[in-house]
Amino acid sequence: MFGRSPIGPLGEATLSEKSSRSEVVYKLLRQAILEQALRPGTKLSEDTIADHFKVSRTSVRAALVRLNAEGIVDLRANKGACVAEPTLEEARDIFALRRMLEAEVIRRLVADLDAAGVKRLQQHVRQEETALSDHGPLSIRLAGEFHILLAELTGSQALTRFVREIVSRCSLILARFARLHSPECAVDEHVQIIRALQSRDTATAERIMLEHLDAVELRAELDTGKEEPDISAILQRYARKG
Amino acid sequence: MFGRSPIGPLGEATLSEKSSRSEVVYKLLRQAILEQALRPGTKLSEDTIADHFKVSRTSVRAALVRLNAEGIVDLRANKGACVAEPTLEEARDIFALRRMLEAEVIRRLVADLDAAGVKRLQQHVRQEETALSDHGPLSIRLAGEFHILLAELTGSQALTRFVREIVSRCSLILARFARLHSPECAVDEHVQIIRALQSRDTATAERIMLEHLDAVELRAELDTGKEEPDISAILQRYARKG
DNA sequence: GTCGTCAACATTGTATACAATAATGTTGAT
DNA sequence: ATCAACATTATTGTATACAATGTTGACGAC
Repeated sequence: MFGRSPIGPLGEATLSEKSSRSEVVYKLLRQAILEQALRPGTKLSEDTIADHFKVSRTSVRAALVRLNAEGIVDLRANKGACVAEPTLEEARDIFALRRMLEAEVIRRLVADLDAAGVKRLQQHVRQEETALSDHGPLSIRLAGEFHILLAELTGSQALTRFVREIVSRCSLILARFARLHSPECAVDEHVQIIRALQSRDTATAERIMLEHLDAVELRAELDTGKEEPDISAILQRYARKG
Repeated sequence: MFGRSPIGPLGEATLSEKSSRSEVVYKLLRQAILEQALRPGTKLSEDTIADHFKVSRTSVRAALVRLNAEGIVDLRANKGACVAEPTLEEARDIFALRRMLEAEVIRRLVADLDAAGVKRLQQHVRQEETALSDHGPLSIRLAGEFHILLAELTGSQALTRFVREIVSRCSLILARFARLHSPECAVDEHVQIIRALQSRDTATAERIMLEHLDAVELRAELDTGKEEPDISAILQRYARKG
């Protein structure tokens, strides 16, 4: 049916260069999750996704396997996939590790960052400011990508990889626990970070980054009561009572 | 053909509990790579693997996608998979990050580690000593798993995940660059680490771990000349000259 | 002899078909 | 009416078939 046009019905995402179908599905699902369009716990039925994107389940499955490896999709045998639901315990664990990783990023950048890097950061922040007026999902994604850009500027692929993964998982945590769907990071805090980096003052830069991350974590931590009803957990509570 | 017995021809790996075929292929491939039976650069043809394990290419592909996500398999579009070949630059990058992660592990363990944890570590080292006499691939794997066990004992899933990944990639690096195929870590250094942890002296414990990692890295670093001939890299060097 | 072209082959990417498992609904006995 | 056992349905896991791309080697032009 689609033999003639390798990447036909997927449309938009195929403009820049040809990617495989599974690649496109992967990117779109990932974006949807990180922009909180698909919330934690949402069932990801292979058929539904395949129909929606007009591809075969094969491609969808490949995408789900990748997302599972990144920790943003849960995959239970014979029971399908769903958007991961980090627990509060996992959340604290992940935030602790994130502080360590991003502190390292800052330390490296204070030593290394050049003018070109600063320019890229400032450019990114300008994008964030523009997107902010939309109150759309874009600003959520850009906020996370600021931190990834910082990691990239260290020149360490490995560090970037880990920061990317942990930022993704933090997005999930916020999606699950935070009250507001607004961007996770205040843009002006990003501006402060850039200034601190330019000052070459490691202690200050690190402190500002950690305060920034605390602020992000606080938004989740404050709000644990709001966690959406989980049938089995609730029933188990009642079972213990009766 | 295999309709009757869900996990028939794979045999050995299915004893403990039923896993999906792709899961089994994933585990076996991963083990083969980490035990250096499949060396960096080895082509991983889907057909070959499928035939060898008596499963369909579908299951093999799923396994390869996972391994690729972990960074131990390279996957180039339309050109198949091969065991990743970390460059020397990547190697240094990865070792730097590993030092940071494992230093964190040590700091946490000095604070937290209990008697049960010590016992598990000692038990593991005993396994390592036993395996050492075989001079087989097992000792290589166990050496890496000591570091993973350390991470697990911190109780941090996220940290464990990252340590597991980075230890895997270090195994690949050693497989590519180190002269000897013997275990990457000296067992007595592991014993020293345990002792240092018991002493609750953060500075000493951290120093010993870092020295240990330096020793591991040195084994790779010393030996960069031995890198097997890579046509394109060589030609590129000559292209710059001419 | 070297380079370019094209056809035959091999391998990967995707779709579809089938098998196996879990979820759901129905029936009948108590 | 309740519950268990069975039949039915839906969904995932795997295999196979086909399409698309990459590779190899033969042939001919220069």
